[in-house]
Amino acid sequence: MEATSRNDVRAALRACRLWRTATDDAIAVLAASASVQDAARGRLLATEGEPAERFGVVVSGRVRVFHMTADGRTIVMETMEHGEAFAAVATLAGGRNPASVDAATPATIAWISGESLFELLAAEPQIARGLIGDLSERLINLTSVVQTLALDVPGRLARYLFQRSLAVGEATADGLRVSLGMPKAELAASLGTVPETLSRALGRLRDDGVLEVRGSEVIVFDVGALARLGSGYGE
Amino acid sequence: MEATSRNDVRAALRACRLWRTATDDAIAVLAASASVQDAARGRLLATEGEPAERFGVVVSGRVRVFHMTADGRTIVMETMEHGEAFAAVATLAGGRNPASVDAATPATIAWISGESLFELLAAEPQIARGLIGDLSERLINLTSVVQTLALDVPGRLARYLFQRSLAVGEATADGLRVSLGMPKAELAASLGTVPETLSRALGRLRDDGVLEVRGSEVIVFDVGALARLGSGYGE
DNA sequence: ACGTCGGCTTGACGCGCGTCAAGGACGAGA
DNA sequence: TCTCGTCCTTGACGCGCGTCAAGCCGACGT
Repeated sequence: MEATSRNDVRAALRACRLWRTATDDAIAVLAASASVQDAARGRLLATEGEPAERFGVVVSGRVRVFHMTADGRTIVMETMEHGEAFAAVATLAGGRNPASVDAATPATIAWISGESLFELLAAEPQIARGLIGDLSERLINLTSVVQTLALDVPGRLARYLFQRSLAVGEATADGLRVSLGMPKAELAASLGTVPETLSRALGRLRDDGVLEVRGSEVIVFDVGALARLGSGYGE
Repeated sequence: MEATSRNDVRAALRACRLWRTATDDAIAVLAASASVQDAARGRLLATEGEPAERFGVVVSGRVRVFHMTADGRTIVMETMEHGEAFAAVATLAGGRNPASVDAATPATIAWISGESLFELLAAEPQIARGLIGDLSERLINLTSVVQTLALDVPGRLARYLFQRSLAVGEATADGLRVSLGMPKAELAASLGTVPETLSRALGRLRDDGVLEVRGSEVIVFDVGALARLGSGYGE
């Protein structure tokens, strides 16, 4: 990982949708108050149940917001990249973290105190609307996580692949080339399952002629089938 | 159900946490702009996927925010009572409803257009903070729904009973008397399962000496056991 | 009292998926 | 080239829970 400058931090804060409409001056103040942390892969950044006095903005890398069940499995609720904030909700509500956060890749985090955010809100009230919009979207996303959990594993996989086809799919002579975006073991965890089951689900989609697996990417032949399976109207 | 007056509507809006700090005048304006609907039990109030131009505040009765899976099961994400708003998030974000809403009991709803809310926000910017706090709390609640879905059915049941013991439990000579709060079939749906499985789960808690079932209420002998099972550290 | 109807319970069964265990496949290092 | 080590795959098995199909019980109406 390369060294992280104050500029990178400012860029990340500028990109953050929470205060979309804040002035550059206000961002500079926020950046000055931030404390920066470099975290290795797997490093725990926030712990479920702890009081949240500050929140993080991802400067680089990727972090996972997750819940760990008693038997050690993890459910990934969100993943955050450059310019996205985590643990902000609990900080805003003045409560405890409802979930844990760790680094999915080596990551750099800018920590902002709840106080700083409220000062920003007082100084520039117009940002409230952006904040409200962002929270609303997060709520909608989480709703879709709940719905996803109602699907079986092939359904969840199809939903993921479908969304990813739209986002990063590349048309080729064979079909739509889509990278999985992470190691299969990690993908399995994101889908709330284990590598063995993911492997079988991929195998089944292959046998059904929907796609072909090539290492860490897949060639999708039938996007419609993915959409159907992923919306719960499969078979 | 008794007739609903404009006063009831105003009282419900006053109780709504979205605009906790709004002035009474502003509430009156909002109430005047609201359209009131009486809904029979089971009446669909909002449909997943539809654009949300307005949102509802519950004046009386109880509504369920839920997702229906392709095979017809429902997952209940939230239930709302007097003074609580639904479909507000999608309206604020200018998007589509992420879930459906129906009346769990006969209910009276005050519908507010997104426009009215934004006018209120413009007129009284101080309410933004309350709105942000409310959205944050909703986000936290929904996080706990996700966690709950990771539990098995006895765990979800125990979690529900534990929370309800704290909320409405009444100490008696035998133990803590707790009403289930709804018919068992409805409770089963709320827990994301079916009556048969709920029945078995209750039977198992009974056999383990944790509680005793009496019609639509239970006598809890061992609250600690409920807490343990409901937090995922059961057995 | 007697039907009967809706809500609840119980048993039998099948399917999905998590677990355990045993192989591949592939790259890194000597 | 051989040997690890890591990641992925495959098979066998058990458990939880949804489904189907009977019963059971209390609440009604006439």
